[in-house]
Amino acid sequence: MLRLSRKGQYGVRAMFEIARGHGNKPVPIKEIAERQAVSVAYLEQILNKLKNGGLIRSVKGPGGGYVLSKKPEDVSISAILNELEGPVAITSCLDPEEGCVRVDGCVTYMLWKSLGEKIDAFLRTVTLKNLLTGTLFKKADKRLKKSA
Amino acid sequence: MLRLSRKGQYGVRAMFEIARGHGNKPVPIKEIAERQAVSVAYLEQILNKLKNGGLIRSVKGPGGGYVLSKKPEDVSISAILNELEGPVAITSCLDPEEGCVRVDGCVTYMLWKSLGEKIDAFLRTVTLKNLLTGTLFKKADKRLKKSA
DNA sequence: AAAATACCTTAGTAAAATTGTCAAGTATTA
DNA sequence: TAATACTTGACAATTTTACTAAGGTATTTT
Ligand code: FES
Ligand code: FES
Repeated sequence: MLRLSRKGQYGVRAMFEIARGHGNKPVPIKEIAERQAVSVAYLEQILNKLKNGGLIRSVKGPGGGYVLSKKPEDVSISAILNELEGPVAITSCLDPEEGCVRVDGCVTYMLWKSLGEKIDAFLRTVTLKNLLTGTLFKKADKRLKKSA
Repeated sequence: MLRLSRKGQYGVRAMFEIARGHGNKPVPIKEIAERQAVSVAYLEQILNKLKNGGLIRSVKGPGGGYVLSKKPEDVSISAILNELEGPVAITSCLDPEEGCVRVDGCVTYMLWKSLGEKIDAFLRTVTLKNLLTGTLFKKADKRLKKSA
């Protein structure tokens, strides 16, 4: 349960590819598509949303492609998914665009609200930099000595 | 994003209703349906799964209904959703029944795995008892003095 | 025994969401 | 001006969701 759509998954992986090229040439969509095994046509939709959200910029013409708007360490997974699929909303009641009439008296409202906040808090701590370096948990990694 | 299906939501709310009657008479499905505004026919499917999962027992005939198999404090939200929709699996790669061939070399595998674990860890800490008493966070509540 | 209560199970289905494809652009550079 | 590369909107296939319907089984009360 609680699946993330492919669009969201592709979006994160595409952002990873663009982050890889950060500081170098723009990354053309064709390259992203090949490396991540996603169709160019579908990626176009996804990158378009991310562009409109201000996370990436595009450079047209030969030698063009996509570039990060910010440094990899300043782009969180939360920001990416937020742009592609809106904010975390476990139930429609928690969705700003839908809402719920009987919030009061609902026994589960706080439950889903809390869960959503936990999820987003986690996703805000993970950035493209973490994906690039493979260090998902900085602190945890430092603390590890021999693990198990 | 990351929506929980209505089935899951109804399941939790139904379990709440059954938990309310814990220690008293069995709770008939009709009563659950009315209190939570869900059709009897749909609830039947849901409660059936929960029964097969061993979370509740059923009593047939007049005066019958559904009863919790365990005490409310021993039934976690995780257990309920697990029965209805399987384990948390942010992506198909994390789903035991599907899996993924290219786990190695995938930059996001650990990300989704970690997120899933965080989510389930939280859902395991919340029980029907918490919903009944309205104390979602025991520790947090105790620490609170005046809050903000 | 018969009637009433209440759970049990499977099948089917309409609507919505997902996951794309396709086509016809626009902008930039070599 | 030819080639590269992004832009946009429409649309179609598939899958999932969220149910409804119908008939059956088990238990108790009268
Ligand atoms: S029904 Fe909307 S908050 Fe629970
Ligand atoms: S593609 Fe399966 S783990 Fe990333």
